[in-house]
Amino acid sequence: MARGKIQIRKIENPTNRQVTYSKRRNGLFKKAGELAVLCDARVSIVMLSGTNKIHEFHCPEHISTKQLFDHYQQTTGIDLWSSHYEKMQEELRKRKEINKNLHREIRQRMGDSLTELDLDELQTLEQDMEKSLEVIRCRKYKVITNQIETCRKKVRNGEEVHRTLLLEFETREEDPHYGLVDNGGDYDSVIGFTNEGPPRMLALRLQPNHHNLTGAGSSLTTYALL
Amino acid sequence: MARGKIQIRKIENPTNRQVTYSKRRNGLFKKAGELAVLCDARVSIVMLSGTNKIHEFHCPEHISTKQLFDHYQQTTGIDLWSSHYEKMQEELRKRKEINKNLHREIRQRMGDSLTELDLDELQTLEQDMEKSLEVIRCRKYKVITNQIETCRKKVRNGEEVHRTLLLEFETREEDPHYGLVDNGGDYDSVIGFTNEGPPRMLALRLQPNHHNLTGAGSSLTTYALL
DNA sequence: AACTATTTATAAGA
DNA sequence: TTCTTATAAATAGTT
Repeated sequence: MARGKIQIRKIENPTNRQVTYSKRRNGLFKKAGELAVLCDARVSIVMLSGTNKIHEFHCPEHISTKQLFDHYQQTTGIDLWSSHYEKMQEELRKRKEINKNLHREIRQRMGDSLTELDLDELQTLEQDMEKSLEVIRCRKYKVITNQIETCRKKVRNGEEVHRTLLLEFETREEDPHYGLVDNGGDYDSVIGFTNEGPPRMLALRLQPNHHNLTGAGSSLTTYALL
Repeated sequence: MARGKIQIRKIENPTNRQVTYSKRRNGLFKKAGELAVLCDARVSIVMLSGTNKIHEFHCPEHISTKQLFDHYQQTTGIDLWSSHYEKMQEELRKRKEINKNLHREIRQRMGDSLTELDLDELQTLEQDMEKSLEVIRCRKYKVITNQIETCRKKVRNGEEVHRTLLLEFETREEDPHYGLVDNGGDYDSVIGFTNEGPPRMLALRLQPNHHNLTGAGSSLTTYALL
């Protein structure tokens, strides 16, 4: 059909044959698809190449296999499909129905498709939404309150730690055993705090800010909390 | 593909569709036959027309549908039933998943299952709901407005009818041809009103309130609109 | 079902 | 396998 007419007989050259098989298969499937769409028909093609490879075409896609089988059953009178299949189809149908309804409900709750509602239904919907909104606001408020409370706790814990540290180091300064220099500037503490709940004891590394390394005086030493 | 390009979509004209089905079916079968010969392949086509007629093509000939299925299943090792079944299960699974998500969204919009949302999500949801609620209120307001407008029209129509009646009967009282007593107290009028739109003429039965049956004087007679 | 102007498929080559 | 292109084949609209 192009560049020269060919005789319809087996192509002897295997490569050629393979190429033609591939090309014409595509063409055939395309035509079949068009036919199915244009004429509202179902088409199933099963091909077995010379090298025993199977190629299939079905349109509409996944119905045809069943159709083929149904046809087979009609011809042979053998029921291959159990009622299982029918049950499944029924369930699928129901699912789709539910799905559709849910979609509609959501749409309405989002303010779409309102024209299908009458005044009473609109009224009910509005009240519903108001109630829900109230609940959502309460929840939001609670979450915010919780977060604020958590923050406060953290702050309190921080202050607590700070106070304890100050206290401890003031005590040490008064006690000659705890010379600041002895420790090599490295201090470990077991006072800590966690993100939530009551403070628990944790290893806490303190990094001194060396304000007064020059003397053993009583000036304040601060520690950054890492 | 001739005398004009066509869109690949269902041909609405049934006659046309049938003709095209026939033509293209022949074309398809011819192509399939050529392919089978040229490439030493097996081709089976089963078609189901929109009118549920079955057309089959098999090359080489003498391959029945049963043989096709047997061969198909042997070659692919696929049980057509279970593959179909699995596809269906997959679809069902997806449906359920979508369903679940829709359910959750609705629940949240109804104020349930809020604990799974963080503050940002709550905030978004709240704003969403407020917007939707506004839309719903607008719609409700519009419906109410429409109903009020309709009521007003009805009232106006009623008043119009009333005035017209009064006018007419005052005219008749002045005209001796229309003695009130002559009519036996039963009056039919062709002046009426409808529920909406401009007043149209309708048969309207009037029941006189007998204020002044004793005399033929000029005092006012009222009529209840039934 | 036949006709035919066009569109589409494709054989051969790259 | 994919692209190109000259040509064969299919076919949409019409008769």
